[in-house]
Amino acid sequence: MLISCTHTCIANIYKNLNKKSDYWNKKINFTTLFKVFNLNLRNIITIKKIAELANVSPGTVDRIIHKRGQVSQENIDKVNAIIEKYGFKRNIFASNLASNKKCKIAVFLPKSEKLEYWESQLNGIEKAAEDFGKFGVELHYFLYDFNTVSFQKMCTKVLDFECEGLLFSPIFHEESLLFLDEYKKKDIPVVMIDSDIKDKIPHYYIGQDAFQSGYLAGRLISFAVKNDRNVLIVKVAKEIESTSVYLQRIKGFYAFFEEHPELTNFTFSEITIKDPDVNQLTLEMFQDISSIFVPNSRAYIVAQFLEQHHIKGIRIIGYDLLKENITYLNSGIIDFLINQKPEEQGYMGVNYLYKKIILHENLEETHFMQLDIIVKENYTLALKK
Amino acid sequence: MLISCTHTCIANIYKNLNKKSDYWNKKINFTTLFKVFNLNLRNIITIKKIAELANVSPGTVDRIIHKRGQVSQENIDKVNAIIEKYGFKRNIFASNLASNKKCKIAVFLPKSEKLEYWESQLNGIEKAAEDFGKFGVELHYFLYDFNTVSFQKMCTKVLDFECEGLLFSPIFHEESLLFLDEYKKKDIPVVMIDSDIKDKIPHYYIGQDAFQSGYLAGRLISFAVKNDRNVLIVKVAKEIESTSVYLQRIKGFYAFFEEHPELTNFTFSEITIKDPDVNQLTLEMFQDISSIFVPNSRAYIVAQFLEQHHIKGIRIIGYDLLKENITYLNSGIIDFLINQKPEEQGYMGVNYLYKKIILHENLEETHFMQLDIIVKENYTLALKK
DNA sequence: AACAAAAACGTGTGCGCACACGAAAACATA
DNA sequence: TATGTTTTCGTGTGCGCACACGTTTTTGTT
Repeated sequence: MLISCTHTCIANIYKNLNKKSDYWNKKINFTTLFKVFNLNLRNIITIKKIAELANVSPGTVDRIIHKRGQVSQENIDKVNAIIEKYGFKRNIFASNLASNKKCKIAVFLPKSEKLEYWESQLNGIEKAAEDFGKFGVELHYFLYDFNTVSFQKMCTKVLDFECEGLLFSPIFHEESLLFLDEYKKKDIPVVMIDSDIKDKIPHYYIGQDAFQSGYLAGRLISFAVKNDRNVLIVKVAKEIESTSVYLQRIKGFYAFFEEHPELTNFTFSEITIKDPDVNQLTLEMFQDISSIFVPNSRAYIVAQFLEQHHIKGIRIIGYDLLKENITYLNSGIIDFLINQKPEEQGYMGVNYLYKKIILHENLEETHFMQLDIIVKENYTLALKK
Repeated sequence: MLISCTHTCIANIYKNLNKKSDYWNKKINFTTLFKVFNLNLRNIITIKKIAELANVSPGTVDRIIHKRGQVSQENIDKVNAIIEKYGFKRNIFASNLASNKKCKIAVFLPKSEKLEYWESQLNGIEKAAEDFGKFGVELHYFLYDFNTVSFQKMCTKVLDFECEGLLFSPIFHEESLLFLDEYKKKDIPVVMIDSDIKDKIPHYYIGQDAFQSGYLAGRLISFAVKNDRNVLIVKVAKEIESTSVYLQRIKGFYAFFEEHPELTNFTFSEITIKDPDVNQLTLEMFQDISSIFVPNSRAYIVAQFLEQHHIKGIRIIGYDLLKENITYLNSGIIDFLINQKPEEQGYMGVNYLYKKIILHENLEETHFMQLDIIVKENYTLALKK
């Protein structure tokens, strides 16, 4: 058995000896001794020790661990075997102290002004910056106006910026493809949040399962509805981001009812309005309607209309905890909101990069956020998180 | 302005100089220079630097920072002023490397066998142990059988054990009071999860808001119910843990309907069964009942009964994602489950202690878990977390 | 065989802090 | 004044690792 012990360990042993002298009088082996004093054996093997065991210098071990080359295959195998055998894990405190590596992260997202959803994302990101700042994480923001021109301008800036990781959301699909093609060359960790582009570049994804969230909305409608079962889907189509996420939600919504034929008598109708403006709505749209599904964050517009015209008893299900949505949730006009947990998405995005860059952890490639059902009675606690 | 720069910083500057030589040619001040090269100024002041500025030795600064005494008041004030002015934050990598401090945590909880809820808690704890092990966090388990005798026996073991933090759940109220009285003397951070005992000992609490969760259940019942509005509350009273959490939930449940007089025609009845056994139930209990609230994790018993007797159309709302509950959720017999997020509670408990002990962070004293509404369509994603 | 070039390897230094130890200064007592 | 005691302070060492630099060994070429 390999014995290695820091001076602190020894100090501990002596400190404890007074109290546990009976252990000391018995002849015991080292394993037992360590257990008695709660000294752990893992993690205690160091690079220096490995070097000794392999009959090489610490520098060689270092080169192998960091795959810097300039080592003979023979030594590589020998050292790796020892690392494997003793389960060497580098001491992250020492590692980061020595390397003194800053972890610069480029945050490439839309500006949050006027966009509550992205404001939440950035709140989470800012929170993470605070939490991980002490580990050397530094955020550098590249925020663009919500249009393709501004996005493209910012692309070059991001490409020029040297950093260790990228936090990105491929909102503009075509433009993002071009950007990623270029960014690929950098070969640094990339995390996508909110929406995803697969197979273009190795990356991590953190966001929702859009289809499943629509499917869930179907379930909630089936709860909320009483006897009349005319469901209206209100599409507010202007939003650029709507495309894929939006369609997936609607798909999921219909899928629910297709897969539950026992829920009979449901009828569906759709209306589309171009602007997120209450004046686009008319009374006749809501004739005989018992419940409404709004597959993006604009449920408040429908709620506003219903309130203005004193229409009651229609259930509304929407997305996202915008202030206006919350207002109508509180007044009982909106019944359910499905939360995408944007703060958590942002936080986790930074957290992922921190874990990858600083801690060298292996991570799941995709992290779907939990589908969060929000009603009036649990939204404050939902926000606090 | 204070200029302090590690050799790595200088290396960076030189590296960047080639690319940004135009900046160099302009006469600029240091602040701008640092911004250009993305060097941050915070965190750059070290103990050595402070010592220089205060005309004392690093050892003196160290004594002041750690409040070890043996320093004149004059120097204390001088150094503190400098620390304040330059916003010194200790480098946690260096700090932990040097102190080599282990963070031993006593986990004092009921055994998880046969208790799915506590199994989840321990899963979260185990996950945290993995995540924070590399930071020196070490868990030592003190798990007792779910009875007061076993609990009390374990108390002395926990009291004897030397560690840096305690994770605890005051399930047995009276016995816990005695235990805490003793433990107080240790003066180390304590985190309580699941349930809380206030004002006995300084500590952190992580758990649910029981009253609010009952209140939420009221809202969900109001959704789930159609025209018939006879609500049955099924109390399965055997469980010891039931006491306060359990009563709070029922209180919250009734409070919801009291505060919503517009929800008319609701009638309530209660039954109590002693054992969590389906045979305790009879058909007549469910006469004219349209929905059922089970204020603990035993909703599956009611579901089982209804299934056995082919009773359909009764809504059930319960707590906790036990396997049996999930089964009935999937088959559509249970409609809603409120999740206490036990994994997350356990994880956060360890996380809190880590943050306190290793990172010296200031933490919120109470963390209420989000009230998590689970239906068939979002439970898998809820578990994944 | 002589030499250059490339590959393989070892040594040493410092990251910023915690803490032990001993030295110096201040104070107290005879 | 001499000596002991307490308070205050400075120096030095090492935590484990990353990385620069220089040295040795191997390979290739004439």
